[in-house]
Amino acid sequence: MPTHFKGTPQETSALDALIKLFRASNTVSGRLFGTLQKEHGLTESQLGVLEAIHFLGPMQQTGLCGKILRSGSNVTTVVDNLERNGLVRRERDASDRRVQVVHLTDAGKKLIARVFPDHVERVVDALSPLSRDEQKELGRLCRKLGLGNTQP
Amino acid sequence: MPTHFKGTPQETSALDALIKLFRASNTVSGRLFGTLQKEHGLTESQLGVLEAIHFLGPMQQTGLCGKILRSGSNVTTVVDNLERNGLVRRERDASDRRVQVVHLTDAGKKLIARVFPDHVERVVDALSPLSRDEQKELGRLCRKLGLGNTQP
DNA sequence: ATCCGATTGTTTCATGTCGAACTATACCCT
DNA sequence: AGGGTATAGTTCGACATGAAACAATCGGAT
Repeated sequence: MPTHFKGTPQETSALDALIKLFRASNTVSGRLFGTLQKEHGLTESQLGVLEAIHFLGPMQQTGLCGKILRSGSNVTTVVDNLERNGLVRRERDASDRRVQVVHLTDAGKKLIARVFPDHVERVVDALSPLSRDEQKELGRLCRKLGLGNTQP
Repeated sequence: MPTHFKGTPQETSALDALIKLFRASNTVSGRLFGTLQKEHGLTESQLGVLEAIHFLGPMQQTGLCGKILRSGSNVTTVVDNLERNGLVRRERDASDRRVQVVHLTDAGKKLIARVFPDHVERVVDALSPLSRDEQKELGRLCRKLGLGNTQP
């Protein structure tokens, strides 16, 4: 989308950086999760959910919202699909009957244990064009960007 | 998704950088296009299409694929919605009857002319946590990341 | 004990997104 | 010409995504 817009140097610089940020994010995401999709039928959000439960234990859906940074309604959908595929199961919390605790099934445990190492390897590969220092610098710049929070 | 995974320093570095990249991209994207959606009912892809035609003139859909970096079927959908909302119109190319040339309608021209400056302003604002040099460095790192291309 | 507001999750609706199968058209080659 | 291949778009099915409206439940205040 840089197209042929001519703005002030400030505007050009910001637009240029933004486009490269989006492009990098999209490209890497596509490479990473395209493979995951083809080889294991998992989407990015599905992996996020399985991964969170794998490392943190059974969680309620609100917790998953925080982990994968998606809306509540979206988490409902993603967990629905995982449940239909037999990878997770919901259980009502006895002490607070509003909450659904999401557990891995045995199939889910097996899948995430098998898939995650390969995924990490692909992440390392995707980031390999950058040195360790460059990765750190990229992280620092991205963190600064993410902060300018809109306070509601 | 960093959760509690402990890997080699290489793996930790890559995962950490990746998460920050995705988070920054998502956060900025959400802030930018959330506003655009609320105020003008436009999505990111719709803005991309209007912007491309605004600056480059009427284009065929394949050209739009390249500009907004989305699949052909997706461009069909996005242009469908824009057309339904009266912002663009399709015209068959006389010399190659497979081609649909997408034009801005008057309403589309008015909208993009009105919306784009505000959008640029928000982009500048979103990138303002970074100095000009930092924006340049972010761009450089992102470009390196985007290159590791899978050759089909 | 009761009521009100907050929290949790679901449903609905509109859009985006991709890949695969399909149609129509164009171009090339003999 | 005729046939084969390539390209432009569309359609379809599956999943993602968020906002808004809704239901169920909890908890605090009175």
